[in-house]
Amino acid sequence: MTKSGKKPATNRDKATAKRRNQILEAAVICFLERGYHQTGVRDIATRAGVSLGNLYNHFPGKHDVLVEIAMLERQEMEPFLKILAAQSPAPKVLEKFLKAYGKYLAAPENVILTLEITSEAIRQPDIAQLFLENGDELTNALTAVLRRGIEDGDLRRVPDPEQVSQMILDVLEGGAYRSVLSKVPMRKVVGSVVDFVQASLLPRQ
Amino acid sequence: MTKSGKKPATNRDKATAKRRNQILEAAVICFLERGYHQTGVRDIATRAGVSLGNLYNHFPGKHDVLVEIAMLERQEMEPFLKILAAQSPAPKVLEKFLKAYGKYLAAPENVILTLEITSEAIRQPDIAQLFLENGDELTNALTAVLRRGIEDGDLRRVPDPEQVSQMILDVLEGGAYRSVLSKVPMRKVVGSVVDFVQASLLPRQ
DNA sequence: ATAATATGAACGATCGTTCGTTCAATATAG
DNA sequence: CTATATTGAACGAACGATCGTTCATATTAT
Repeated sequence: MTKSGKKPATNRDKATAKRRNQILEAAVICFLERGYHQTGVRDIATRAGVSLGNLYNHFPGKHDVLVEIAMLERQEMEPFLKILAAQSPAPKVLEKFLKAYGKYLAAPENVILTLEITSEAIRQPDIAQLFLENGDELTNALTAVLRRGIEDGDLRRVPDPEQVSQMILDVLEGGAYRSVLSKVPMRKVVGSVVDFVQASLLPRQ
Repeated sequence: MTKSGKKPATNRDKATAKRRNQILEAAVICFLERGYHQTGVRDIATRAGVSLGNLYNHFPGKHDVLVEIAMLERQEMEPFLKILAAQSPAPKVLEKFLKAYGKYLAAPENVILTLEITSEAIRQPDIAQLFLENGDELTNALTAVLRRGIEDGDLRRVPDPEQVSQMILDVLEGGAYRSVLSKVPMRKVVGSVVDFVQASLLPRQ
């Protein structure tokens, strides 16, 4: 039940929903290719196979398209939340997560879209809030894993597990960005991150 | 001798150089306040106290202003290169660097300007090159410190010191960005980074 | 006198948005 | 079931604003 109760779900509604998705997908492609500010509303409409005027029947404005995309980004995190929810030993979970999220970030479009949202977040409070909420979801799940690992004696007792979670994400995402610009393969980055993080967190024998 | 040999350095030349700097400084402020694409050339000219047309006597176009700013960013790294060049024990140098660079990144304008350049770098090759060159300077100096520390037995023998350097910078810069958006003080971030990095790099006793 | 610097009007392009209109799908009345 | 009313999707021209850049012209230092 994703829709609220009273929904006849007529044919027209389905077509409308489809159009909305077409527009959103087109916007993602445009923002990736040219960036948010360089992309015109006409570009989005053309790519979506929709008239300029009609786009405004589906979205109040260009800004709202970006907001919706930022919201959709959140759903992409679900697989990783699932990984982090597993009850295997914390170090195992951690390594699995790093590799999975690293693989996701190996696709440049995921990195670039995030960066686009990131840089809009600085001056647009509503996007900043979405951005922080999205990040918190991952951070909290990761923090929970760290705390559990510490309790079980599988991980070093770090002073501030939440900060550590943030740093782990930063190091992965930062590496992903560099692998887009330079020619360092993401595979190599992930390997280094795993080593670096494990060295920092595994208890000293 | 930053200028090429034959320079009478007349009054007019000094005034011209001054105007150029005024324009650059105004541009920095504008880019910080509104972002590169949101900033109009008129905004820059007005802020600099210069006519619109005259700005084009000093710079070929808007893009070149950003390029020049990106080049100036490089100079800002000099103090940190100096710290990294010290011959004290590597762990000491590393900690001093982390705190100094962290302090620099505690100023939001440094973070935001870097992010602005970062996100332009994705689609503008000349800026990407500058960006990578700037980063490499810091990375190489940091890598040298790590290698020395490993040789001296002061640091763990990491598989890839260059990757580690990148990660250290990523974790600091990532934390700086978050401290701009949310209300985590940079002081706290730096503390966590120092602990995290040291735990990863100091040899196990 | 010459060449550099400064000015702001003007240019064409493009921006995000609004508008009036058409038209097919849906809801309602008979 | 048929006829009518209502809705909202779809369109593209048009709007005013602003964009980066150029230009003719005036001023100024050398």
